[in-house]
Amino acid sequence: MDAFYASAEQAAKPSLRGKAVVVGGLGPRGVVATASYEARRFGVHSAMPMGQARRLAPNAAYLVPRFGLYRVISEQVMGLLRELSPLVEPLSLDEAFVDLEAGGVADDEASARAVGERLRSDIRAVTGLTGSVGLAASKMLAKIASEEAKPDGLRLIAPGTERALLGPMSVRTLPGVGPATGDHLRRAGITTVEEIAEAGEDELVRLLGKAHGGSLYAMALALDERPVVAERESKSVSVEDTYDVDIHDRVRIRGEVARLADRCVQRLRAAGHSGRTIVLKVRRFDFSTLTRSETLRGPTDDPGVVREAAARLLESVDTTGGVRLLGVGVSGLADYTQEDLFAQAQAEAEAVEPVGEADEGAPGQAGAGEPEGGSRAEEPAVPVERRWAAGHDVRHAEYGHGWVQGSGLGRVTVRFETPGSAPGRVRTFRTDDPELTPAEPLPLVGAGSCGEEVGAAGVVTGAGG
DNA sequence: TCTGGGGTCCTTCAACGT
DNA sequence: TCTGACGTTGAAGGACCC
Repeated sequence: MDAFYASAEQAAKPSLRGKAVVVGGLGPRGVVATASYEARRFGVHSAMPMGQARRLAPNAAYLVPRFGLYRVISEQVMGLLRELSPLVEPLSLDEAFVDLEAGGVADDEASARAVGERLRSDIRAVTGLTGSVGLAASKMLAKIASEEAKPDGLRLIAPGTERALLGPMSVRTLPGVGPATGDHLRRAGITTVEEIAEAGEDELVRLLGKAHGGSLYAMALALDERPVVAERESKSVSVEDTYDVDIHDRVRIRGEVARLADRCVQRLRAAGHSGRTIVLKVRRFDFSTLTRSETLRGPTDDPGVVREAAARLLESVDTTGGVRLLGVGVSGLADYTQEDLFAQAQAEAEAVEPVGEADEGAPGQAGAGEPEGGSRAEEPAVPVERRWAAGHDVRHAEYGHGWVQGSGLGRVTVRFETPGSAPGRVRTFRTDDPELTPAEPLPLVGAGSCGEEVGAAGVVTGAGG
């Protein structure tokens, strides 16, 4: 589902169909998560700083992501994929590999095509969005095929044609070749996939190391034996915040680290895990990033323990000059069980007092930080003053369902429309208008979304080999 | 003018045990 | 007791992906 977030927003908001839509962080340090195709025409693309996007496309609609909505759509699509095969490997909310052979639904070119086309129409019917399908004999090739299929298409790479297809492509086409590796290869005179194959494995390993060089060489020969793996175990859990303004105050930094540690533990517990290694991440004013980690005797999911470890790690970091980002993570994950929890609680109770004191910390977030309404939607965070995030759904007692077009200076502008309605009218209210309340997103379908340019896809299907 | 958040994997180096 | 070889683990950083 390419341009997934933007497409979902266009489907939800009739007035945005056919218009440039940019979804991402709206704070001063936000970046673009997804740009609609209309916005891409202005040169806006993902990972671009929001300020730059606004200069390129000043009239685009700028919206904050709504992961809750995207998750619902994603689940619908993944459900369709699981009807095809038990082997479905989600890569993200909007992309997955499917092993069609394991599902027994396709065994040759014609049947694979038929399955792909039916899938695309099912996605359209169920979600109202379009998806693209790439069909090939390996994950790498299926992914490349799906990129070529976008938007709203299907592409099959026939067995035997792979090398000829890949040869002239840029090395950047291959998975694992980003800006750094691309540069590295270019300096060695290698810019196409064919040139990787010609250089030979030894040369690649010399340039990039054993693992990277070896796998890249294989990919250049169109060899990719990686299986489609359903159910990947996660290996770490982390949270991080970038602050609108660098933080200098050491006390505030300690408070933020404690808060992040608590949030991280909440996630850890929600995932049913505990972990052994605590990692502190600090990005300084000059964008240099450093990490400090500490491995405990055994796994924990105790907020006090994680908070204290993170605080210890912070003591070894010089933050004069200011920090722009702080993060806390836990790796070395283990499943926790009820017994572990009890054992831990008991051990603590016996282990005397010391934990308590730190608890006082950080009720105040004294400064400028607090990016964009803590949007992450997990727990209803601390009750902040009423904030109307751009793009979020609202309900007005008199005018019904709508979404926030913008807010500021005590006013909030709302457009009243629903996925199935015609483009709606705009009205402005005071931000504390009691008639106005936040609302849940409405389902997109039932909304006969006709030819809007929605995102396409990356439903990538590998027919394992 | 800048550069998010949540992950994964790899490399290098140091410490430690056998 | 000292030394070297080797494997494992931990710490830190970098690249990459969506």
